[in-house]
Formats: sequence, structure tokens, C-alpha cells
Amino acid sequence: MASKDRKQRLKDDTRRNILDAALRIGKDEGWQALSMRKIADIIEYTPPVIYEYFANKEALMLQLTKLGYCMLAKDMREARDKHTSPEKQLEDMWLTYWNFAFTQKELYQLMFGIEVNCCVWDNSIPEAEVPANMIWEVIGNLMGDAATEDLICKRYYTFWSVVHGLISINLVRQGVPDGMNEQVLKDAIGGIIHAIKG
Amino acid sequence: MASKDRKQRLKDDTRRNILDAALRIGKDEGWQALSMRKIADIIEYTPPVIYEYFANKEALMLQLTKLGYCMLAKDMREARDKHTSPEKQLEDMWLTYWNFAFTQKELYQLMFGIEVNCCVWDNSIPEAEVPANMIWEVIGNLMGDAATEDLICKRYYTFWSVVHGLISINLVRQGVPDGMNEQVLKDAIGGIIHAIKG
DNA sequence: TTAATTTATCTAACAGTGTTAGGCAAATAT
DNA sequence: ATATTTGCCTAACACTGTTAGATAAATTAA
Repeated sequence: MASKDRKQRLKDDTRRNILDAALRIGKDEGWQALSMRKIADIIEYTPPVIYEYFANKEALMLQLTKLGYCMLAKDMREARDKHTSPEKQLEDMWLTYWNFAFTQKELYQLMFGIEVNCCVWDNSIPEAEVPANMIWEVIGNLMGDAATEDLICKRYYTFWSVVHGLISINLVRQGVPDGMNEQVLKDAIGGIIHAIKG
Repeated sequence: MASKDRKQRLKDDTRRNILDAALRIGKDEGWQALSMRKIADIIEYTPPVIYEYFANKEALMLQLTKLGYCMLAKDMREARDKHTSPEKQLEDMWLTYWNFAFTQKELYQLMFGIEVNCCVWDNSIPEAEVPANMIWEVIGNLMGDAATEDLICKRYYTFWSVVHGLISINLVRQGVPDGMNEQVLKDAIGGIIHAIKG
């Protein structure tokens, strides 16, 4: 029954090819230009085949969204593990978040509905909680004994808002003065860390 | 030649009706569901008529975007004029910005490309600069002699990032704990104002 | 008043979209 | 050798934005 395995492997390949093709179109032409027929062209199948791997276009994009969260989590984990002090960890993790948003611009757009109407948010993306939880933990460590659920939460959203906000602004508009991004970002992160340490 | 005027008035009415219909669809069913045919149905014309008023769907949505900026500017102007001290003005203006984002959620989405691929950003929206300039001015007033172009810019983007970021997060996800928004928002605004005053 | 012209509006179509139903042929299982 | 499953395709449906071209009404010119 080794042929079963071989077949499964082929199916896995095709599934991967579909996702790869979709991502490539998203990167090359923007999500707006993504269509099932274009994907089918690239993988050299007819469109209905895609529906054997994904329920519909949205489910396909949801998978890419999850991929994005996994990649982001990996990057942030590595950033965290480069340091021992929670302070440095936080700094580097948010800087990594920032960099991810631009090196993986299209995935970031998908993950946060920037210029694309992203997937439904019934809690069907557990992957999204991984980066969040990592940040939470480090904030808790930085706070030490003063850490309460509520306070961590507040700091987390403050961090996230300012970083995600600045990213969003940059992604939909062009014209933030050069050097301004770095100033605002580092200032804000430093400021919040300072506030946490009291 | 009064009939010319009457006709012009009718044309203006139709144009307004088109925009109204589009906005209503956006509010009722989401921008994703907006179509030229649906607009045509509502205004009781056939689709091609719309193209006598707007070059295409995007131009129509751009007009709604501009409308959004005008409404936001009006709200913020009123907020500013309720106070005399720059501090109170800033506070109220950003709170007004926040409220606008939720009372006019669909327009805000359009203006900032949240869950909708918004209009091109070649500087074809001078209306967008009005709220920005108002904030700039008040920040400058608050800074007094210490005000420099660069410093104002930095504070402006810091404000905007955190407010817009928190709004974005709320609009694409549900599940920010209750009361958290107000805490983060007021904390951040207060913190930045504090930083500005040195 | 009649003829010419402009204006308002429509129908029909093109090329594209997501998605589904049904068929055919090859591979597999009985 | 027959039955069944699998893989993949063609064709279609109901949409989408947009345009070309016809038609009838309103306006202007003779």
C-alpha cells in the first residue's frame, strides 16, 4: 500500500502549489488580482480542482493568513531568544514585528485586513494567539510582581496599537517623512517600556 | 434659460442619490457587497447612467472618501473650538476622531483601507490634509517655543499611530476586553501630551 | 411648424469573477 | 472481468465592472 503514500504526497504537493501560486499572485499583482482561474493556470489544473483542496477562495486565503502568523511567531521567538532581559526582548520583538510587516507586506495585509477584506474572525485562527501570548509573557516578566492581567493587557494593546497603527499608515499611504518611522517607533516602544518599569 | 438651472439641479440630485445609495449599501451590506447594479436599482436607473456622473466605481468611492474626510474635519473643528487650552483641544480632538471611526465606521474603512481596498493615494485627496493640519497646529500651540517641524511631526504620527492602530484592531477583530479601549486610549493620549509638555 | 441636433436613457454585450453539476476515463478493488 | 472509486475536465450559472450603439424625447435652428 505504498502507492497510497505516494498519492498522498502528490496531493500534499498540489496543495502546497496552490498556496504558493496564490501567494505569488498576491505579491506580484496584489490581492485584488487574485483569482481562482489564475491559480489554476499556474498549477496547470482547471479551477474546480482547487475546490478539492479548499472549500472556497476565503478558506484558501485563511490558510495563507495562518501561514503568516506562523512565520511571524517564528521571527518573534528568535528575536526573544537572542536576549535575556525582558526589556531587550520586548524591544527586539516589536522591531521584528515591524520588519515582518514590510518584508512580508502581503501576508501582513491579509492578516490584518489592510487594503483587502480579510477572513472572518470567528476564533478560527488559533495561530494568531501565539505571537500575542509571547508578548504577554515578556511584558509580565518585565513587570515582575506588579503584573496583573489587566495591566499586562493594557500595555500589550498600547504596544500593538502604536506599532500596528504606524505600519498601517505606511502601507496605505506613502509620504511619511524619511527617518520619521524609526523615530516614532523607537520613541514609542522606549516610552511604553519606561512606563511599565514605573 | 431657467430650464438649464432646473436640469442642473436634477443632475445634482441624481449625483447625490448615487452617493447616498452607495453609502447605504456600504453600511447595510458592507463595501464588499457594493455593486454598480445595486446602486442603479436603488436610484431606479440602469447601470450605465452612473458612468455619466462618475468615471468608474473607484472614482465614486473616492468621492465618499472625501466626504468622510470633510465630516471628520467638521467634527474635529467643533471639538477644538469647544476649548481654549491646546491640551484640552488635543484630547477632545482625538476622542472625536475615535468616535468618528465607530459612528461612521464604513466611511472610516474607506478612508483608511480597512477591510476594503481603498482608493489610490496619489495626492488626489486634499481633503485628507485638513484634519491633519488642524492637529499639527494645536500640537504646535501646545509646544510653544520648543516647536520644530520635526518634533511636531513626530508627535503627530505618534498620536495618529496609536489611535488609528487601536481603531483598526477593533474594526477587524472583535474581542478587545471591555473598558480596555478607553483605558489604552486615554492613557496613550495623556502620555503623549505629557511628553510634549516636557 | 418643420427639420436638425442634442440629450437622456436604455438594451445588449464583453470579459472577467467564484462556484457547482455532471460526465468521462483511468486507476483501483472485488 | 466486473464494479467502484478517483482524478480531472467541460460547461454552465449567476454575478461583477464597463462600453458600444440604438432609440426616443427634448431642445434648438431654419
